[in-house]
Amino acid sequence: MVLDRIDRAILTRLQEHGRIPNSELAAHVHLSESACLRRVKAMEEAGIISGYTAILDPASCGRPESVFVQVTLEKQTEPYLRAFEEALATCPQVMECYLMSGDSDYLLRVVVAGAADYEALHNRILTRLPGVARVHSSFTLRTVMKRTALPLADVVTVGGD
Amino acid sequence: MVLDRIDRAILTRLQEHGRIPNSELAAHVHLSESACLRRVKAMEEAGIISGYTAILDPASCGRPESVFVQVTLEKQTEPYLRAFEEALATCPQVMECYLMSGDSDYLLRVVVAGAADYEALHNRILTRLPGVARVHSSFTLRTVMKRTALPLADVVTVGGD
DNA sequence: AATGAAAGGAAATTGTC
DNA sequence: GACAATTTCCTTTCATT
Repeated sequence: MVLDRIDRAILTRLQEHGRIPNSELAAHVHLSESACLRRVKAMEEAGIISGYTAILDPASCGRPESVFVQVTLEKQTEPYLRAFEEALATCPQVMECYLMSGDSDYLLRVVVAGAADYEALHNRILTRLPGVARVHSSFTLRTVMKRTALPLADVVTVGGD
Repeated sequence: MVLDRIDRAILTRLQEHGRIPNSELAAHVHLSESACLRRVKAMEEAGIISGYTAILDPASCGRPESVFVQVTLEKQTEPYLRAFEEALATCPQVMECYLMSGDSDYLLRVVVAGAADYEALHNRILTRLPGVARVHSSFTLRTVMKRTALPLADVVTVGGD
């Protein structure tokens, strides 16, 4: 699927205001409502737009602190990785998890209420996940910036088409 | 502001489906449309809901790779921190930035098209940001998990009230 | 203080050109 | 891609608890 300038304008607007009415979005990109809606639907079906979400304030939700956790597994074989990843999925405090090159196997960002809350998570959950050999924590002092909008400036072609 | 069970149900639903019509949302939490809309508006005004966004597929947007970047500044004084943070805000590839305790000053997640794209970002932008002494990159091999929904299970009271 | 019902206008969605 | 018609939804008002 190829994205033109109007598609990018639609995506940009939906990234900054996900609940904008289609009528407003259409006016913003100088298109009729039906044409605009068709483009949005097409990008949803192509998986370019994978969903919509409300952005909540972490502090208001009782989890103002982010902690980065580096996890090393006992072994890096497929079954070990899979067991760890499946267990991790059930832990709602884990917001992101990446398989890393270099020193440790995984990098996680977890959200917690504070140091005591993190200690509990560390002792009761993280260190007991299957195959975990070592857990190293890095505390954030402040969230300087957190963006939800991916840059779209130079996107032209996407997906399998 | 105090959140009851219905508020949490509304937030949970809006986190998993940010563009749900108010009529559907109201039915889902067993409330009239007007009562439901009032609650949503109240949580928006209280800053509990800080916005709505479309979630785009990074690969479809031409930036499938995430790189974590640890940045050390020459000095950790206020003017140095502020200058760095302000310059960083103009760089759309930077999706997250945290001030960290421990070894390095900042941890960033940047999205790039691939290794060559990262090299360009590293050489032309990151190392030239004001006050930067050292830049250390950690490449992700795979995004195992990325959640947008904060856990709400035990939230009771929030905000300044 | 918060809810629900009703009514009007606005928006989404479908079909046709 | 636009236009028009139908269905659905949003939003306000007001009575109710």
